[in-house]
Amino acid sequence: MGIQERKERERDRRRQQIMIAAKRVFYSKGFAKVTMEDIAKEAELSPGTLYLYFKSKDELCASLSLRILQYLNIKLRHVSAEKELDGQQKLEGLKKAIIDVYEFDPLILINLFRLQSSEILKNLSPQLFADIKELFSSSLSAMSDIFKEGINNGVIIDKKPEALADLLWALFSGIVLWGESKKIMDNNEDYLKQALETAFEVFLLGIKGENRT
Amino acid sequence: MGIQERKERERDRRRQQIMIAAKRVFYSKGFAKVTMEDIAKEAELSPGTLYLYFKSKDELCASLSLRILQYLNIKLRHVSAEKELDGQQKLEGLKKAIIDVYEFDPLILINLFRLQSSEILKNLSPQLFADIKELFSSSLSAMSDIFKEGINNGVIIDKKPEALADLLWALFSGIVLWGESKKIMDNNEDYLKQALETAFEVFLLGIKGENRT
Amino acid sequence: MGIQERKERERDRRRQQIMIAAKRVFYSKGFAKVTMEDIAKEAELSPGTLYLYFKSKDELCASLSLRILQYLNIKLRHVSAEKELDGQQKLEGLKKAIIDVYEFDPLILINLFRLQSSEILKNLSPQLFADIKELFSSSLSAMSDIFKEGINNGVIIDKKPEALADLLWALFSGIVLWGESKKIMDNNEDYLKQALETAFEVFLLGIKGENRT
Amino acid sequence: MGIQERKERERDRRRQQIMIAAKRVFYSKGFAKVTMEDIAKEAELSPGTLYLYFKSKDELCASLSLRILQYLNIKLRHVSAEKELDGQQKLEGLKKAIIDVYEFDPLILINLFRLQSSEILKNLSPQLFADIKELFSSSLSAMSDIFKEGINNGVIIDKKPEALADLLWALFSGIVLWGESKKIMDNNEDYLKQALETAFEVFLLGIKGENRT
DNA sequence: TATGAATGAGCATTCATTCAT
DNA sequence: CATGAATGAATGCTCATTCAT
Repeated sequence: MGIQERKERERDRRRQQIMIAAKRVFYSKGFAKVTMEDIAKEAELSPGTLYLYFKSKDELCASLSLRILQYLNIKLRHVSAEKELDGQQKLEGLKKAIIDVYEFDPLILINLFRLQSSEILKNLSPQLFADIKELFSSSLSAMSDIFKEGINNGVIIDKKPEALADLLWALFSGIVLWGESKKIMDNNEDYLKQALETAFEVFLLGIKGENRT
Repeated sequence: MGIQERKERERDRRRQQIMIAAKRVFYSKGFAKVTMEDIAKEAELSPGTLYLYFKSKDELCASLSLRILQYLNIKLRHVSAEKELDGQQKLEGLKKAIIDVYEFDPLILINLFRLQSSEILKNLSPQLFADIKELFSSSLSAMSDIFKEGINNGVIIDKKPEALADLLWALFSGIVLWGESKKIMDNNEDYLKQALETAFEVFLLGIKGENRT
Repeated sequence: MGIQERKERERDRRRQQIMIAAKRVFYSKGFAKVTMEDIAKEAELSPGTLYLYFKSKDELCASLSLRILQYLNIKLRHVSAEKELDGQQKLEGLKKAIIDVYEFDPLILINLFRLQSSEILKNLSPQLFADIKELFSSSLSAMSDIFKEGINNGVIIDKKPEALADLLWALFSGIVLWGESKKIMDNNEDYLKQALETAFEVFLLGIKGENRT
Repeated sequence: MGIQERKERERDRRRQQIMIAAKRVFYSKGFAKVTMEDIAKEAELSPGTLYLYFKSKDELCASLSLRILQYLNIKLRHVSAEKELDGQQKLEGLKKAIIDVYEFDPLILINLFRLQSSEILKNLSPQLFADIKELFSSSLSAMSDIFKEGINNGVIIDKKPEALADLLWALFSGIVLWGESKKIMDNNEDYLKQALETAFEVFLLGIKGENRT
């Protein structure tokens, strides 16, 4: 391992540390109220140091989203690439992957859903913006592939697979955000798990055309 | 009409004026960057006056959401109450109502979707919070009623109608927010209309069980 | 006096107050180290209030320069317009005007000399920049007029009067700034008065051509 | 050459390198915005290293001025010591020396002029402060000597030669700084060369008393 | 009721300087 | 000597909110 590479690795480790600290603070204070100083304190660093690793507060926050997108992407690519699974099983795998991602880090996922439709996105550094876009694109395309296979097998209806992927992602984000509402408005913490199940079930029924079992 | 009532009416008129001004500013500057002074200027009022009609900036913004929720609620109740329509037609009416609401005021709707899952909601005045909750509840229940009728008629699958209502709402918000992403990330302004169509189609297929046509 | 006008006057009074406070702080802490908070405290206002009257710190500081430029301009225009004086007397008046300006407020004058050649100038609001430019232009042109008259009378050498005006201004600023050096390097507080005298004397001799007395 | 001396020489070479890098950065970014990191990068050194050679940023900047002062001093001493020249010719030499210095490095000269009247000067290390003072003193005294000779020869008026030296220096700095103004305010890049000529001409006329040619 | 000047806590960001390696 | 990551104090500026008139 070259010295260059080691440094890069060390740098990445630091970035992770900071992001982990940031997450902790977000969990304890809520996204809106967190200051860079809070994060710095939690990370046992000085505010200035944060800026050695992230261009701005927005970039730091967006980087959290990037991480979960990476996780999502890996999961989806994995399902999509699995040779052993038939169409039906892949749809199951898709569902599992998505629920996995939610369980991996709900708060950050919510943050991602908020970020994806916000002005902030536009003002990120071109690099980070491109990375996020690429991961979205790649993840959606992994989903598309799964649907495409289903369509080819006649398991699911003959829709544009890209549209189905978009739809599933929208459904996922909608359920998760609406789950937040339920927590806030109805003090209902249990909504989400069941709702995701139902959502997938209906979604799958909806796309299965004649071939439902 | 008593003098009391007249005053109350006048007061409401003012509130409307302010909200309309606020909307204009939101459309021209984007939600994030609007200040109370911007709104005051647009409404040709002083900042202080805004606080005579709204407790805080958050309350003002939330009141915008309230308005669109009222609109949604009226539309849904109307569909639900329509005696002449059969189950299938009501589902159509439901779809139309929802698209109507989107077209009525997309930006405010997005704002509502953001608000519904945000910390802000908790910190509104109990009255406003209760109003919003009530309107959500009422709207969702109107949807439920439609689904219930469908279930009773055997048109749609035997799921809890409340769950289906939640699901539809989540789907709706997810699509709209993901549409925003498409605008930002792909410069795709046309996504939404088609996507809403597809979404409903799949949703309806999904809930129709054996009785699909 | 209309209500509009009264307000404008009140506003101006405030601006003056703030500038006066700023000057006091500059005198007590030196230009470099003054913060907006210092000025606010001295003016018994809050930092935010300062920004109601000045766009930025730079604009506040530049406004101080503007004031002394206005003073200079009035003095010079006055000398230039004085019908009773002959060429020789006007040159005397010019000298007096300039020394007057120095004595009116040395520190702010130094600030002006620093500002005039600094990057800051470029980044002021177009309005303020234009005002400063205009006052410089007007002042220099008043000097030019005096020299022109002298040239026409044959009192002084046939040089471009604009060049002579520039030269005098440069000489003035140079002497004042070098006077600051003397204070700092030689603890010599008395340099300036005598130096200005000598400077003018030599300058006048230099421009008088054959007609020296 | 002792080992001690060699080290000292090596050290000096480094300091030169850094100063040259600093100048480059100043030229490309403007004085105000340059950071120590900029300079370090340009010098291909680390920020820490800069502090091995210069006590502080201010000292580094002041050292640039020192360099140009040294250059000035050499030029002036040379003119002053030249046995072959008569009074008139030395005045010419003086003019040439000064223009030379300007052309050698305009930006750094401006920096010197700014430094000479600033608070920064006071806070330099006693050594550097003394060096700068000494060079000023020596340069001014070289000028004085030239004027003294002129006075003795009756070529120029019977003024204190020190006063004339101060005057010339002030004139020089004033012209250069006012030239900066012209650039900024009038986009006039050509002012300076002609202005320096005029300035010297008038100055020489002014000091030549009866003996003008 | 309406005003709008004043508030002042709050915050992201910078950068000269240090020090452990 | 050289490094460069880390520091953290410092500061300009914002803006929701208040309150005397």
